[in-house]
Amino acid sequence: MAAHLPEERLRKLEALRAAGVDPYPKRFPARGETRNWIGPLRDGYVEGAEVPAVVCGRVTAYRDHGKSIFFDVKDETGKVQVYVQQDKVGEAVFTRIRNTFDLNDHVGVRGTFAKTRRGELTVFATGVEMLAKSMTPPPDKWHGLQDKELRSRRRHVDLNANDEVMAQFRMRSRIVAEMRKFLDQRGFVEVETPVLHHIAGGAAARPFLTHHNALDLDLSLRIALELHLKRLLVGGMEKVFEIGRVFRNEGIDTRHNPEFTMIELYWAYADYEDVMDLWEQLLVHLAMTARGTTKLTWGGTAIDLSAPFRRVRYEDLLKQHAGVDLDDEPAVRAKCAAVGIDTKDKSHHKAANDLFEMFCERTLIQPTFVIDYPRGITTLAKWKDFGGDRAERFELFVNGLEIANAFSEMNDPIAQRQILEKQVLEKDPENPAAVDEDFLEALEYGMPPAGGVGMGVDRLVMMLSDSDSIRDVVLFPLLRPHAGGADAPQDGAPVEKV
RNA sequence: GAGGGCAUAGCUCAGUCGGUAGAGCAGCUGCCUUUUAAGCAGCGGGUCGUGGGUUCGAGUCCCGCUGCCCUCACCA
Repeated sequence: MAAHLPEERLRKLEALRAAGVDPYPKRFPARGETRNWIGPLRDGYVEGAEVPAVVCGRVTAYRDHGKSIFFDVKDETGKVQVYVQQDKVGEAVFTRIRNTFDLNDHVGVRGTFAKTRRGELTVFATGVEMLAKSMTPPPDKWHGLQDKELRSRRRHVDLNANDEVMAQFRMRSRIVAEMRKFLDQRGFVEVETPVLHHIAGGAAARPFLTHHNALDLDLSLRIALELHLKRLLVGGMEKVFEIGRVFRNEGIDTRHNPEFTMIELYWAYADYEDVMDLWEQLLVHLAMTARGTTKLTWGGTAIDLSAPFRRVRYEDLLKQHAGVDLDDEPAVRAKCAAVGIDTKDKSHHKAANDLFEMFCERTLIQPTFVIDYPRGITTLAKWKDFGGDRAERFELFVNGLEIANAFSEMNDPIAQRQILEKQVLEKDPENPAAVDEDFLEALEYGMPPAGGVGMGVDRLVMMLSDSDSIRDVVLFPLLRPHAGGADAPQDGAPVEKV
């Protein structure tokens, strides 16, 4: 049971208990007593002052000087040195600290906050107590935790050992909070829609499958938020958004985690140009609040997020970088053949989009709205001109990466049904998947004209925090279980089919 | 899915031409009442990811497996 724990720590744990000290007491400081957070305490220091202080946190360094001990205590706001002198705390407490305290323990300290002779802000302790005994030593105090696999697997250690990791995830939290604030101020209502879907629609990714036992019902985890949110437009919510996790059963790399966070927003009686303006303002706001500037660096490339962003038509980019006319199908196919793209089973527009991905995306370094996508690769957007070959759609690219995707939403129920039914037939003619009848029925009831947008929050955070891997902005990215680890499959453990 | 790389003490890393395992930090013992990568003296700590193979001898060479990283593929 505890066989894997270091002997010295178990010994110290028992020593505390033998001395009548609970190594895991309930609260600190006592109810009614005020705790000082370390950051604010330091910031409030007045030169020459000696003030009472009560701090608690994790022991991150320990320097034993015989009849005195220095140790560092770190809470979420900062770190401070504690100085314990035997004649100030008494021999019993002093010896207990010496014999039973380790790096990583949580401790509580009461004392006087002042400076040492060397000028270090210090709590001169009058009392020190154990708040939670740690059974595990911290990683190397100088190098921290470097191993990338361990940093993802044991994020709790990473957060403690690497301050920049903590700052990174606090920034993520801030970005999402500012997103909510920005949209709330503009009258958008945040909602929560189901994660368990009968048919995973709204995107073309492979879903995760699961099962409801009591209803004996196969379900999918959602791959997008889109269809439920549009049903809310039908229901009369005119400005609505959701920030939520979606799940796609596909490959994992530096830009993809199987579960990731999307924001989708729908705005009745607006179109994709309104959404473009809104999103531009949102991104500027997020850059300013998260970084204090719109001039960023991402992967060594300078990115200027100041508005207005460049707006360019899809077909113009295709002409410029691939040298083909989007409407000239033979030319599109010939170009594909020339660069080794097999177009046998591909539609005209899918083939064109392969060219777009190959030649155009990489050129879109500064924030760029690519507008007016080919109809054939766009199923949920309105026609630019009814029945025509362009959709009212934009995607936002930064540094060659797709950040957001938006439409003037298709609200013609008959046209939408035709497009979806054709799509499922093309995907698997033998076994066409069902279309989402609940969604189509809602459209039939009447959806107002609307603009909508979806954005990957993780990629946004990558951009704003200069991260080159999604694993650096997701607290616990999916990893395989490793042998002997806590996350390894246990023999005989019940396995839920997911 | 394909190709390449990595895996040595709790952590960060050395390990030569194949010759029987090293350092720093962390830990333990002792000394030290203003140190701060504290210092000084001493001590303990390893299934070298895993399973085979070659060899008198493998951390080192070869093959399989596992995990991670990178590139590509997949990805409305």
